[in-house]
Amino acid sequence: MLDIKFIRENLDVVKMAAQKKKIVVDLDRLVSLDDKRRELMSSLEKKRAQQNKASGEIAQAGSDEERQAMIAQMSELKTILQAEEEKFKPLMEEWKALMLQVPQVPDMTVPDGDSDEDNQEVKVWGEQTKFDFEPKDHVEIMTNLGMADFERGTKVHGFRGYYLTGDGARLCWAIWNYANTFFGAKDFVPLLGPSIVRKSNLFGTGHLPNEAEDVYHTQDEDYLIGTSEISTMGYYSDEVLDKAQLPIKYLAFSPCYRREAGSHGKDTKGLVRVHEFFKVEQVVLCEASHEESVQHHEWLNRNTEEFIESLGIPYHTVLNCGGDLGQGQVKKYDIELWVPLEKKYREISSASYFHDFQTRRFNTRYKDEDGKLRYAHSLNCTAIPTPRILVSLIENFQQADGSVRIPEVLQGYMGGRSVIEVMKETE
RNA sequence: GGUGAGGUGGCAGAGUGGUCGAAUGCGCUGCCUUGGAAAGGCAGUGUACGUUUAUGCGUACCGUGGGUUCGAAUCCCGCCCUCACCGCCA
Repeated sequence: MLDIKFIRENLDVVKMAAQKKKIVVDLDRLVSLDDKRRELMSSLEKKRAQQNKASGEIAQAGSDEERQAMIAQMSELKTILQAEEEKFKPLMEEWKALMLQVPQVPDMTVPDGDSDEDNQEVKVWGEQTKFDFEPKDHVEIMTNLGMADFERGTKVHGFRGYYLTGDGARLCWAIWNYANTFFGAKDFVPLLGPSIVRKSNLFGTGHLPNEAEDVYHTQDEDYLIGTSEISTMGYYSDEVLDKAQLPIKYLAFSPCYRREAGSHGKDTKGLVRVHEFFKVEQVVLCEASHEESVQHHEWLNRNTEEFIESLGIPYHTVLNCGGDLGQGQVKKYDIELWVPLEKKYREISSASYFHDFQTRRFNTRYKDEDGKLRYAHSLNCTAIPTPRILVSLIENFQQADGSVRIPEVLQGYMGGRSVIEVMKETE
């Protein structure tokens, strides 16, 4: 959500923003609606003022006749008022719907482009893994090692269903525990929140109204979160914080549900794209300053880079182009890990900042030194998604004999083992 | 799921049709008092939008959305939530 005043005063900027993000929204229509809104509102307010004034006079009227005369007069005004209110209602509905479509203005440094193909590589880390044997993909490796069961996953869940079994499950626990330690050392407060939430929270983060297709909801019209960003951002909705509390840094963990409605043909195999997964997420609320946002944004992204580096997986970082930005995002980095079998980098993390786009919708404010209320700034960045991370981890660390090397930092969480190999499971 | 009670300003808590944006107490801010503090005294203390800027003025907001009325915190209806007890349950 942008401030309507800002939109009016910077119409060209907002139009360019929409263009850059490939978002279609009729901003001229919005402004002309807003003209009408202002006009009608002022007219309504004048009439209400008149009504309020008369209301006091009626109460103190001397005689009954006087009173009746005034009531008759006000009755007329009421009819006019009601007619105007009837006009006002649909106008406001359209106005609000349009306001929800207006995109946040992207940062100057965001490159032009239509899709993720136009994202700009800003960093490369590690060597693209070379094998002196014929490498396998993660589906085959995991199945061979008893780490995953996709057939039964499909049997029980359906399309994109999976089980993690034995060492596959252990490896997930190891990653979660390691992430908890790693990010825990960076001054985050751990947060476990609801993954079933009210609809309003998805409007708050900007997932609604434009991504409705990709969201699950229940028969009670509650919604399943696609990221813990949603419930974490909802935490302080309609609240006023003390400036001294900022910045607030949460390390949230939750299951995530995505319908993947627009991607039926894509990534149909394995753990790349699933309906249900788990994610550790970094979320920050800071004061309303562009510089603070930028600083935290770089920091968040760097945290995840460091985490990936500690695992030893080759990656690159891209700066997302305009067309690959979400409606509310000012700027975004994606971290993509090397997937040897596909010979390309695959997204694993996304770091974005929003300025006050989300906090306006959530009505999350803080009191400044001068006593003024301001909307906080919000940011978020993936810490680690499971099981998607396993795709790269397993394919990069596979060995000629079909076993998988366990990154050193995870070994302590895997009973001190350094390799996953075929072994008899007792369960 | 059932029954009952209730949702008012930072908090507590009055207010059942007009002079109520809302008593009172607490808290908070400023001033007086003091060597300094406490106590005491005085004054002030919500948010958003519009208008005007030296102040100011107008509108809206008493969980939420409708309705009745010249006029609603107050009456009527729907919804949400909280609390208590019962039932069920990881």
